[in-house]
Amino acid sequence: MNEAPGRREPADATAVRPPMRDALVGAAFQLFLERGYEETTVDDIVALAGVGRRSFFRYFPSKEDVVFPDHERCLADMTAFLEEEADVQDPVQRVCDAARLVLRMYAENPTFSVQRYRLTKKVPGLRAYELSVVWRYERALAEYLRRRPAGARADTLRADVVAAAVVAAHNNALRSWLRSDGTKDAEAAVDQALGYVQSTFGSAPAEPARTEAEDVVVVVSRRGAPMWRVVQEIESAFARD
Amino acid sequence: MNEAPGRREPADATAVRPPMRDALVGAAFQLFLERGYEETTVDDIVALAGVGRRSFFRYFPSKEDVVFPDHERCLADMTAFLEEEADVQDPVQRVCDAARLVLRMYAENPTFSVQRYRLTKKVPGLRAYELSVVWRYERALAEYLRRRPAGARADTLRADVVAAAVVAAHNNALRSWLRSDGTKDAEAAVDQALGYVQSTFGSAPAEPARTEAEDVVVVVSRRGAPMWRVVQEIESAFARD
DNA sequence: TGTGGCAGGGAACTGAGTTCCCTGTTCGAT
DNA sequence: ATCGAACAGGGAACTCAGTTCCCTGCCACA
Repeated sequence: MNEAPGRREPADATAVRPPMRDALVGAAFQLFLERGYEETTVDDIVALAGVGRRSFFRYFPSKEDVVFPDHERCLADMTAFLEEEADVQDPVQRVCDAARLVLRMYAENPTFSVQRYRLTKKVPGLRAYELSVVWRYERALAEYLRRRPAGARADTLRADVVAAAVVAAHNNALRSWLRSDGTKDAEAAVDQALGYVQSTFGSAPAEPARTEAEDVVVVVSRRGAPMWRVVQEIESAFARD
Repeated sequence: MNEAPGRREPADATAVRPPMRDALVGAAFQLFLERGYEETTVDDIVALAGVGRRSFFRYFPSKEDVVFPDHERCLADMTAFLEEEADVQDPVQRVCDAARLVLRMYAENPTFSVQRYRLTKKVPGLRAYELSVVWRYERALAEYLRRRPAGARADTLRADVVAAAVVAAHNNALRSWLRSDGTKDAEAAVDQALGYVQSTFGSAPAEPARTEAEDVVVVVSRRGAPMWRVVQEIESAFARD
């Protein structure tokens, strides 16, 4: 099956990235698209890529992993982003920016992302895999928020809810962009979606209305809102500067 | 392994439920707990239950399903609850009540739920399965909210975010209850968690507001702030629901 | 007295993932 | 230069989940 045994790639420009990994991803997607995910076996993939079956599982712990080849790196980027020491005035803002990293990864490769989206929509196993990836993103955001108490209370509840809201908003925008086959503006969609979350949970206004009036604070409480919540809003509003 | 071949259960009080299914769940959990999930094969389970391997997959489409034997029924209950025609004044309230159905299922069988929690915490495959179940609950809630525009805007974004927030709050309370080995009050924990979500997104008060605060409006403005800016803040605050 | 479902059982197969071991290459220490 | 460790890759064989096909015995109903 090897068309030339003992071959070595002649030091291409992109030689730093393992070429075999990319070859496997390419072969896999070619077969997935023309034949379907479940109708393609790992043996088919390695045969097309011209490598051994064992090598596939060296690069990808499971068949599903070949569909999401860059999520692991993106997750590492996100945790690094959340751990770097920056003076953060609004943790919710920070978490929204972390979510934008994920969108950026998708937007880097629109056609690939759209193809993958079509696959994950059809195959339940891939959907489950994607859910577990999203869950890890959400956990990273929630852990960050637990370390940095946002409004006043530092409980885990608010952290979990905000993280879930950020992820849901991000995914809403992402899916809408994917459904448009990558034609719409992804950044704008996710900005609008995350703006909604920030206006709900953030301590700074989403659209800051950078007019000169920064010292206006308005708190409107819904009928019967508990008093601690009103106080919290006032405190966090004053804390904005 | 058959203690009496060809036996037929003598019409117990609980005979309506297929007895073989319960026997499989019992055998499975016995082995999972004493030996671990991944160290237990389906053949081990059917050998202990004294049935054929084929019968296992008749009742459970996969090995993972035996760990969550009642989620399918609970999901059906939830969709039925969301479809029944009741005059709903606050859809967020309704969705929170739907989430309480799930907690009730867990609370019906505390020891079983705690055992399962320990399993899912350890085994990544089970965690992934649970995520896909939770995702289906979340989708059911979001679809309901999309059909019933809550505040003013009927877009999908708010529906997705609220559904995610409800699920996150529910899971936060549920996990805290499970970590307490089922000793704490599950209902109280989930009430408090969902109350937070309702106070954020709902149109009706979460805790009926024993304070006298009806329509609390606090305006803090520095002397000389332009009036249009104050009005703008009030309008955007009102637009939040 | 068939006879047609139907619950259950069992053998055999596919395919994912793992284990064990082999081969060749590279690179560093002596 | 030579040896050897480390390592990338290959391949056979194994385990186990899940499926397919077909068999058996039982009950209901005509």
